[in-house]
Amino acid sequence: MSPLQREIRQGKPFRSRGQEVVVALIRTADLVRRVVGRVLEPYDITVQQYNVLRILRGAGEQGLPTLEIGLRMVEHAPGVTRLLDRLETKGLVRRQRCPEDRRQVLCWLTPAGAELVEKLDEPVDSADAEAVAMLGPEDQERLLRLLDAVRAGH
Amino acid sequence: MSPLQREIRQGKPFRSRGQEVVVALIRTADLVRRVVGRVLEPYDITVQQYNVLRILRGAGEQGLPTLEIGLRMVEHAPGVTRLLDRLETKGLVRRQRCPEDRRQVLCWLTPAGAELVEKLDEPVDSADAEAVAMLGPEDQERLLRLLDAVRAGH
DNA sequence: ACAGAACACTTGACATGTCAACTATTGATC
DNA sequence: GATCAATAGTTGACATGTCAAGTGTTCTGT
Repeated sequence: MSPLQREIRQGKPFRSRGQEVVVALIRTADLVRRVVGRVLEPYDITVQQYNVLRILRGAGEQGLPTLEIGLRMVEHAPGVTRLLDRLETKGLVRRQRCPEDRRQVLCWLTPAGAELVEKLDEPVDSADAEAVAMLGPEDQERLLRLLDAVRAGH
Repeated sequence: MSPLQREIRQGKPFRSRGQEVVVALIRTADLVRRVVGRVLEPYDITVQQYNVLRILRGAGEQGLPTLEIGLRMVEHAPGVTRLLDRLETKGLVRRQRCPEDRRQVLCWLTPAGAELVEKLDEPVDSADAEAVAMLGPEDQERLLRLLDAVRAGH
């Protein structure tokens, strides 16, 4: 019996290898997401919120329009709008309608947001490293290549 | 530049290999989840609801208590209760307080639920297979083992 | 047998993900 | 240069995920 089969207490074997891979992928990602999420808890931000902060740091001075943030997160516009609403309320993000194209809304980190994301670099790095530490460097490399291949096929 | 780095339009390289693996894992799982979810859309149930139906089919006649369903899904109790609420409303699941231990609530598929989950076997299998079809059988095996190892390390 | 801990949920509050519909701008065309 | 399509976002409705607190039930120890 496969480890995964035991995990989900299923008597029947998986109907196909593909099915088992898909279930393993989703369960593993959920697990890792929770591990990283726990690091952010004390700072009162969620994984998605941290993601936005990190993306905005990458954008720097010129800021980023709302939808561009969504693109980098594979997330739809409605979610991004509300994510930004909360970050703005917390004083971590600043928004302003773009003068050149008034349809767009540009977003930046506030100084507080920049400070927070800097402070989180080290703990998040550690959590990420720990989350996959049971794999050696070569296995991490292998896993990464396999995952890249799956995404490339879509 | 790594494929992932290009995907998320980040100029900076990842701060660590672990970070890149974690991001790849989460993004790949989200993608696969959406691919499978699209198959279920026409039947008006979500991936999580389908999951519950599949678990209940595995349980058969004797049914399953609510929390046991949650265990098999890695999900907390509150979510399971409400998931079951909706499935019951749709007439796919039946619930009844267990006479032996009145704290528990046992759950079964209704005939309609059983029929639906049977009908979904084939399309879901195909979607799962397609989702990882770009990997050959040996690579699927390799990916599966690496994911199992990550989960085992927690 | 009775008090208190442990258990199995349930409910409420809030963050997020998804879709559809709507608003405001901008661009494209005749 | 007025009209219509395309863009960029926002808003509403609903499914789900998380935590904390509340409700019955059962178990444990004395």
